[in-house]
Amino acid sequence: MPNNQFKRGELYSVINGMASTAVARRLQKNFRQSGLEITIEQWSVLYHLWKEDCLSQQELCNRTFRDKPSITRLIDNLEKQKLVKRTASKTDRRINLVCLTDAAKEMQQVTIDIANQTMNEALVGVIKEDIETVKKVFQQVFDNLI
Amino acid sequence: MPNNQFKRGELYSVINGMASTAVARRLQKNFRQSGLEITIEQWSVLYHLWKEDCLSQQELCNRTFRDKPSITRLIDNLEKQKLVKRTASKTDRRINLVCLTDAAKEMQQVTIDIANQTMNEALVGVIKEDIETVKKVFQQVFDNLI
DNA sequence: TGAAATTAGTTGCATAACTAACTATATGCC
DNA sequence: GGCATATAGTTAGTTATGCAACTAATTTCA
Repeated sequence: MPNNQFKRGELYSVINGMASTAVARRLQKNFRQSGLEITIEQWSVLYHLWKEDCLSQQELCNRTFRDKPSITRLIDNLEKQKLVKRTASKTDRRINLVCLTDAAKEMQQVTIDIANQTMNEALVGVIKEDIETVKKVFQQVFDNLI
Repeated sequence: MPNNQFKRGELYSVINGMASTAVARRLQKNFRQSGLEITIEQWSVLYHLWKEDCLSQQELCNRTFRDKPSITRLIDNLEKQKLVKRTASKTDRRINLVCLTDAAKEMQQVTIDIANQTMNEALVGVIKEDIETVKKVFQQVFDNLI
């Protein structure tokens, strides 16, 4: 078998993130077509703030799986777009609490609808059981590497 | 149910590419620890050239799922590092054939060993059957969105 | 109490992504 | 042949990522 060293090859698509990239691109496209001027990365930050507002930047790092500089700059851009506001914590002066503006709160429902619709497009022909398996495997991979 | 609009929430980790990001980071770290000075993006280009050398940039776009500017710059950097060389096609003067240097050929085995080892680390505790399911779902998602 | 270690956040640098606009070559078709 | 169209690749601008080094505030503990 001449290509023995590539026997795992199909799995490198996981490394390249081809499936998640495809989903992300489609979501970005769907946002754009609805006239929403946010990136998927910004959206993923807003997503966690909609679940729980006024998180510290560190907490956003943990929840979005990004490092601190990435969050610093995402928050910079979100602040420029008036979607969030940094507020100094009263109990710990090192901490910035990142809070949603009214404009961001208004975006919640429509963007989540678009995200759900995008996931539906992505998952056509995929049975629920297999989705559960993917979630399980992802969690295991995540736990193995973190 | 107050959080109804988030019912699909767990799946947004697919959009965020958390699992593939974790694998990619680990692979990058393993490369670095072996003294290999390449990025995973560069590696993914080399990977396709090891399978078939002297591909056009457009073909590399298709196989690595990147757009043309991304490939232009990846090839720029790989050329600076003397790992590939652009060669004009003799039959179509628009086309650059991207060919491996000897230095790149020598990197094949060790980097693929590291990638396989990284996948093994990532997949500890995951059964073969579930891996097949993930591959199947990814392929379906990909086909749905491309 | 006060020095050392930890934690939160920022900045600088290199690489990479997407979009849009561009050049150059090739192909199709009248 | 020659114009319209398509294809291959590059460039410019904005956003994002990872790492390392940095400041400022807090906690630990001798």
